Amino acid sequence: MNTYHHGDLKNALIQAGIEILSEEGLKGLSLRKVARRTGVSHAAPYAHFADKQALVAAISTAGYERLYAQLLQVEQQYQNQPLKKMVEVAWCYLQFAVNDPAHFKLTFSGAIEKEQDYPAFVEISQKSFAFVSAMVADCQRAGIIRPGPTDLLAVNIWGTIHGFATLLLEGQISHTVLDHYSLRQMIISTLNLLTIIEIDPAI
Amino acid sequence: MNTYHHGDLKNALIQAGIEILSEEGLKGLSLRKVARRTGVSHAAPYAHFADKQALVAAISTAGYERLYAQLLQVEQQYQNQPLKKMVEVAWCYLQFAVNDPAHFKLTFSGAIEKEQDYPAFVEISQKSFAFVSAMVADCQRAGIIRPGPTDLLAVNIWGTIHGFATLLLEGQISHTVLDHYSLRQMIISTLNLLTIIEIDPAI
DNA sequence: TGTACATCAGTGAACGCGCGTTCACTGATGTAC
DNA sequence: TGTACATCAGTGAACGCGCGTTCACTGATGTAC
Repeated sequence: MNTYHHGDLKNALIQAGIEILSEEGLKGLSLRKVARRTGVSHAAPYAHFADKQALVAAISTAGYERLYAQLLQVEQQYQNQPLKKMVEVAWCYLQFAVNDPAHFKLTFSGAIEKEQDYPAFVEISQKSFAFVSAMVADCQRAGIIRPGPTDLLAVNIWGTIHGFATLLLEGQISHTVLDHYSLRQMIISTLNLLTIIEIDPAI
Repeated sequence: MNTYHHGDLKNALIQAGIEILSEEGLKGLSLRKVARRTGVSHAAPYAHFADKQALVAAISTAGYERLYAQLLQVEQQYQNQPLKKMVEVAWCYLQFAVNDPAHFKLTFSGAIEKEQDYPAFVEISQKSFAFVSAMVADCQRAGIIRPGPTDLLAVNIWGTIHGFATLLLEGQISHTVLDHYSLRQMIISTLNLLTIIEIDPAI
């Protein structure tokens, strides 16, 4: 085994970055550390990323893509059950936030400064929004969500779920609330605000 | 004029920190820069803050307090108009996010690692949650928001507004949506999801 | 009112550190012949 | 099948930088007498 020609250094670096993020947070993320963890010299990443910002963008994009893959799975699994689909989509989102807070924050908290420089990120973010829009349209058609401009409603609904997830991560939800309700109950309660019909808590 | 005995260095440092935050973001915030901007030696801050983290906590707390002061004003101004009150509270929150994104993010994005070390932060954050809870209770009493556990609903509603604000800051709201609706329209649309009655768009 | 003194906010030199980035290089690989 | 060679991923030394934090110090202030 030699150190030359790693094979898939680019992805290995992204993975290492995700790991560092989850162990030490954004502040602990550096190119040198990522290289060290991958077992490669500190200059090696420059063969694959123009600069630190590019690595960060790649990590963000990877986060989005991981979530999107799960959404597609949910989409397939609950094809004709729009309400169930919405609940599970929200649940996936929340799971991502809870299981890997630092990666979630990096992905959705605008660590990328010049979005337009990272077309892969823009693309996956647009695809995700389109997914949510389609989901909302489904729910409207099924009479689960009130009529109205779908794009605006999609923003509202995504925002609602996103807001709950970030408040949770930031420890802004009081213990009195956290102690009385499960995450699942809370996310369903949140979604309940948005639906015309009441969601079965045991869904 | 001499440089000794500044008078109110502590607050001046916090202000300088807020300014740096708004000009350069969290990455640009350092103790040395804060001192430089205040016209004081780089060791001076240590007379007022134990370490960098303590300054960051103070800046977060200041952000919360500024917002809370505005909420109290809204509270007073619209005492017997719970719906109007809710709209304006949401609007204040959004204004803070839009006018000073970096400060908003620092305040609400968990930059503080050990909350319990900063009781002033914990206190203002609990007071804010209590404020929102009271507001929700008002709306429930007035038949504007559906009945149910107030604390849980308060979390949902705060989350909803927070989510919209952060998605906006992070550039995750697509241009097709941004181009068609004003911020005011969007926040009202968001709140509309939560109310029993329809909100007058011109409120 | 004048003076000695304790207090403590602010100074400036110094420390060690990890970082991002550059650069001339090396050595493994696969391809053309 | 064997060999020359172009390619390019990865190396390691070096750069300059700003940072957080410590420390012995200084000088302005207000208070006790």
